[in-house]
Amino acid sequence: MEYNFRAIEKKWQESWSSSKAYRVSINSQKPKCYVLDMFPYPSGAGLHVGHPLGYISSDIYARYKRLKGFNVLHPMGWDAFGLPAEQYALETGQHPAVTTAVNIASFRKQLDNIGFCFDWEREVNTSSADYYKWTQWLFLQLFDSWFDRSIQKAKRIPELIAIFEKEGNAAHECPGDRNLSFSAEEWKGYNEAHQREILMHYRIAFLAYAEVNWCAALGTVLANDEVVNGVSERGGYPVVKKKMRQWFLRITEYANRLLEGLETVNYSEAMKEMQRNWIGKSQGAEITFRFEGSSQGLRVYTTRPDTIFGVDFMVVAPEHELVTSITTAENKAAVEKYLEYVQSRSERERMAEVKQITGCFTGAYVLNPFNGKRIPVWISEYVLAGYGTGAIMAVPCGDQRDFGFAKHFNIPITNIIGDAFNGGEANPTKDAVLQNSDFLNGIPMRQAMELVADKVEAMGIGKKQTNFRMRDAGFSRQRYWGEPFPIVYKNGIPYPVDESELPVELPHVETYRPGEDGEGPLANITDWVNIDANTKRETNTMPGYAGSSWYFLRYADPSNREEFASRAATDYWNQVDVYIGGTEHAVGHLLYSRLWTKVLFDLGYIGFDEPYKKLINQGMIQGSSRFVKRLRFIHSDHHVGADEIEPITLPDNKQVYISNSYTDIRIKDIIELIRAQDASLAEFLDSMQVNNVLESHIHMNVNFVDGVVLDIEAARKWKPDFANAIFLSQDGQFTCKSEVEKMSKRLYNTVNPDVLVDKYGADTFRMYEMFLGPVEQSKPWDTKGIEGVHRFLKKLWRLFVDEQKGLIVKDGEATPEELKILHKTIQKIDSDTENFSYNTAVSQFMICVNELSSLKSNKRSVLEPLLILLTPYAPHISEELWHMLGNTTSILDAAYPVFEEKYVKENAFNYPIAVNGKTRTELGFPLDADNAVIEQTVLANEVVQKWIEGKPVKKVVIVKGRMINIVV
RNA sequence: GCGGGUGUGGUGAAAUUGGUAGACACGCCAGACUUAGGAUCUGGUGCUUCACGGCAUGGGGGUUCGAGUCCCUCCACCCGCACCA
Repeated sequence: MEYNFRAIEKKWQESWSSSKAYRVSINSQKPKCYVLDMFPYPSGAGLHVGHPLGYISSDIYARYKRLKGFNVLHPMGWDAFGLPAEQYALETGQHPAVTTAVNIASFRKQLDNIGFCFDWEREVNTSSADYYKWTQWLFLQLFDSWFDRSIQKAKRIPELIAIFEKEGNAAHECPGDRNLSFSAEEWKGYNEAHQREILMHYRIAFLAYAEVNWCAALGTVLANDEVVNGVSERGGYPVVKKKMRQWFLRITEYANRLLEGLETVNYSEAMKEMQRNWIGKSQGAEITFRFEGSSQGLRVYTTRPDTIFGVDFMVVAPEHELVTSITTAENKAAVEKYLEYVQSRSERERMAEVKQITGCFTGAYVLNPFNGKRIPVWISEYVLAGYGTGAIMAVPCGDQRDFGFAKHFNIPITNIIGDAFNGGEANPTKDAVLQNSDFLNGIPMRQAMELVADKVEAMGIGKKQTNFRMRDAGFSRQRYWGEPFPIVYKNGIPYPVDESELPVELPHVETYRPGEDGEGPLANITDWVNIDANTKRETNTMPGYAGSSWYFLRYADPSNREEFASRAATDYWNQVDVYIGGTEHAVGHLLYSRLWTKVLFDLGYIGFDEPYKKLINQGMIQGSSRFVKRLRFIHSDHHVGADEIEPITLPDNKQVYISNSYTDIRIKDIIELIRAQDASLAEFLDSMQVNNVLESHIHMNVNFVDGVVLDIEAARKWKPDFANAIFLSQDGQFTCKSEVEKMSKRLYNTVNPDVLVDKYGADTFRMYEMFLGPVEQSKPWDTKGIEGVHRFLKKLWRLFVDEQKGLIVKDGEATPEELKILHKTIQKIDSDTENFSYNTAVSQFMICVNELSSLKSNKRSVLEPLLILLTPYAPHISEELWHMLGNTTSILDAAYPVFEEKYVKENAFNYPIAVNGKTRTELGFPLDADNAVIEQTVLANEVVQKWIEGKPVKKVVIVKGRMINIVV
């Protein structure tokens, strides 16, 4: 009986499915463990071998935890709303729901092939009405909340209204408009529209105007990555910024908590750092400088208030609201010209060209509040309108950009740090002692920061201010394939749809074309939009990250029709213990789902405020591309190296490819090789007096290449270019060049897991993906190596089953040698699995099977525990052999073997003996041997004597159970 | 520029966390069985040297009896962010 993986895997997959082996519930006495994968967007391209890497890792962990006695939640679902489906709909007219369903079915089939232990009864699909009903409901909770800064917590809007009615907004600065101030009386005097407008400035989900990329030619709004160099990626049409009313999430209010929360979770340092950078917290002060001869002031933001006496000029963003009003008559023309220039530059250009210094003087001056010095006000594109106050105080001796600007425009530089400034470049130190700084002279800069900030506050010309780089999250998309907003406008005022009317279903449309003026396609369905004469629906839809921000909660209670998930279920399953996915979602998805979790926690819906306890980022599997070398022939009267060489077109447009194994082959020999296959072509080349060739490397589909050897017939069938081509092989083989690239359909280097599962089985495939290297690390795919893992499983099989004799497992007591191998393996597999070190675990399985094979060991007492260890990695073969051994219950719930030290304990050790750190020989000693005895024996040893060469022995280092070193 | 990470055979990678560098595989070489081998099994395989030996973990320096591992410094590559005040 041989290892028939196809039959075995099919049998057990069906058995597990019909016995509902992976169903879990919250009625369990076992401790829980929640193992989650980032759910996929079901694209039309299907899975390639890179995708399952994370899924296999989590599957192994989930199965391992189950064997260790945990109640394991391991679900899977679909992040099914998204642009590609809509794009496809635009092109083909097929409804996104239809194509999405087809894609999901094929993803599901591919996943099932690999034998994952997902509880499919918990499958979620963000595009189904059952699911997005709750996405909409959660949005309404965000809409009905505001962030109370005093306690750093979300609260309900009615509580805010009660406060306004009692005391106005004096104690609660408006996050949307900080200049807004009103008393209780004033509040009560406002009409409803005005009141709701004010509340909008407080809501966590709120409406505001923001710029979008509007492409008039396509009649649609584009995402940032659809805009390349200021024009649309498709078609290359011009794209302009256009202000539109859009939904936002006030994530900036949570900036501090998102930052602090990072201390409580187990993410990689790189990941935390990326999030910290994104949030971009900085501490400083806002200081107002009065304009000369005016009561008006210029508010700047600085992180270095200590450098206030080093300010030599001001720089204001070109878009700053004061620019036109402060510009003096004589500078007006220049400023206008500069503004025109800035307008002409795309955002990309402004970011790309860091070197070039541009700017323009406005003619205005402000006065330094401390010494009355006149400071010129400039505008320059290096100051961004969106950050801080859109204006900075420039300190050229301490900031390199300011320094460059001052030099470029010949602005005199004030030195406030003495010798620490060398005049040649700025010195951003915080540790110098201040000079030239009035009342700050002699004070270290670090101290002065606080001092100036305090003074500024006392003088009433500014305040300490913490800023964040992070912006509020845009939550509107002018698209069809997303969640509709549960919002209606009555006379232009937004109101939430009543909960009883949820879900607001995505209506069927005939066309996916955008609506007028950049509105989404929903705007075209007038009878859906217009509820009555004064009531209109919101026509935007939610972005891709809406559904994915909370899906991990829905898995806890996926079919609940009353709530997004019961509190009992979320309390039981609680936080995700291990979350596995790619780095590409490092900031976006992770920050948004952390935000939603915090809001839901504040509002009392769930009992924890961080969604993911531990995060593992799987590395990318890179493609290993294959190339065939194409030859094109050049006429004798062309010069090689000329700019444009026109290669000769061969009869029938024939192409010639040459094996990569030929190096330095002469043109004459090439023609002879061709003559052997196609005499007339060779004659043609002769007649054309060909004297040189151009080489180019063409991507070949990796599936037609075994290692580097091309299957020529497969290539011929694949593309017409190859069908009648001449392939010049060497020694019967045509070899390809290989190179590591991104795995992508376009590069013909994707490998479909289905093909490998069919050829080697799911168990082999699973183990091989893990064997490639550490989960977190990126590595190139190499199909060839899979055979080593397959051989291992066959070898394991032969420990149990003989081809002729059938089952050969014997009862009887295991030898100490066998037990030692087993327990070493238990120890290593247990700890490696717990630590996601799967590649070394697979090695240990191989070592174990190699050793048992050479011992010809096939005792049940050794093999049975080994099968249990193997179950998370190769569940099918383990279950099959487990049943062949006579077990009647599933191995999925077997008891995990327990490591026992006594079996692996050695009482002697073969010590490497080094002389001056270089290993020269080995000597065995009992572990409890006396150091003096060891020393004596070692020194007497012949080899050691030879290396000591009679020199005096200075020291003998003996490390028990490790090594011995003699110092001479 | 800033932040994070990685550099070890022909290839993917191990290394008990300061103790025999290259486990386990792929590939390659030799052999056995075989009508055949892209099946299976056995042995070999870092570089160098006829050999004794010498040299090897990106380069250089240091600490130590002992360094892939710790410290300093330089270099290369990957990822993220970026006129952020």
